[in-house]
Amino acid sequence: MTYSIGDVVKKTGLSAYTLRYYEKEGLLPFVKKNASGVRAYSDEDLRWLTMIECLKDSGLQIKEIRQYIEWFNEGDSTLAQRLSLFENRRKILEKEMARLTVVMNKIRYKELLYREAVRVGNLDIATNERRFMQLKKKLFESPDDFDK
Amino acid sequence: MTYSIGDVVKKTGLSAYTLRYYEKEGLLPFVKKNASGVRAYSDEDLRWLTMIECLKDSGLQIKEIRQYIEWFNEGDSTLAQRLSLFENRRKILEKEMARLTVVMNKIRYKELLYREAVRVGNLDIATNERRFMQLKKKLFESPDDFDK
DNA sequence: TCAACACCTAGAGTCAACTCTAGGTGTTAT
DNA sequence: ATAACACCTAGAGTTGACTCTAGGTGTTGA
Repeated sequence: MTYSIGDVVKKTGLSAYTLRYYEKEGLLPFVKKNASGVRAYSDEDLRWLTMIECLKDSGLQIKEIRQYIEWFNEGDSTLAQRLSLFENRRKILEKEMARLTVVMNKIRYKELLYREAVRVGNLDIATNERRFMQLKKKLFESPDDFDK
Repeated sequence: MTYSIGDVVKKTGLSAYTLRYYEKEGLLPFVKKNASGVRAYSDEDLRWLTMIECLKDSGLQIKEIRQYIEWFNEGDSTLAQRLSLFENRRKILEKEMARLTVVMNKIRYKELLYREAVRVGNLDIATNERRFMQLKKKLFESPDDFDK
């Protein structure tokens, strides 16, 4: 079973431009072409696209994904490199989630503050309400940095 | 108390290029310049930079940050727009954290799998071990999509 | 047979967010 | 008074990841 580029566009949601671009960048080294140069994607190629999507979602750049694919093709001699890629990624994702948690707190504070400001029709009044001053103190080391 | 651009570079970690770029893009509409054109940043400007950093961290583009600053300068008539910006951001951050949680699962699975593969010296053996097949089934709807 | 259609390549264009260059001004230490 | 230094502007260049254009090929239904 093989698929035309149009089929793969429908299956993946990627554009045909993007699929050709990925190939040019070495992300799909196995895609076959028929006698007249038309691509015929295999199920294996589709699985690679799923993996590429995951690696992209985890924040890898295209050249890093290409590196991973090259390692994969070199076989078991590159297991250690691939393990260390996933370890690093996991650590980076942990940091990213911690970062987002901090940002989320700040944005939630702003949302609450502005909800109150809309209610009373004035930002300064809301900002100076005791409960918002306490909330700010609780959430931030240096609360004055957060009044813009 | 005012600060030269060099002082602000040290305080914020942003480059002087970036600070001038932000100003050109309308993110720092209040920075004063002395008679010979040299920037003198105020504490107020530094607080804006803190806010800009937060908005950038939350994923806003520079033109969206400029919009926010413009709304701020228009005063209480734009409270509703600003509230809705923060609401949207909070929702986007929630989605982003959910997305990262899913990605994290996949990457952690890969890390475990490769740790085992390194231990036994062969990827296929690790992949076919009962405990990894079960783990894969538990983690993913379509486990075969995840063998690359 | 001929128009519509899906596909092809090479290479140019776009966008965001910087980052740097060239050429100049103003201030300060020796 | 001159060299070093920090600063200035306008505008060009960079990077990553696409996205599109121009010009062409191959297949298929009326």
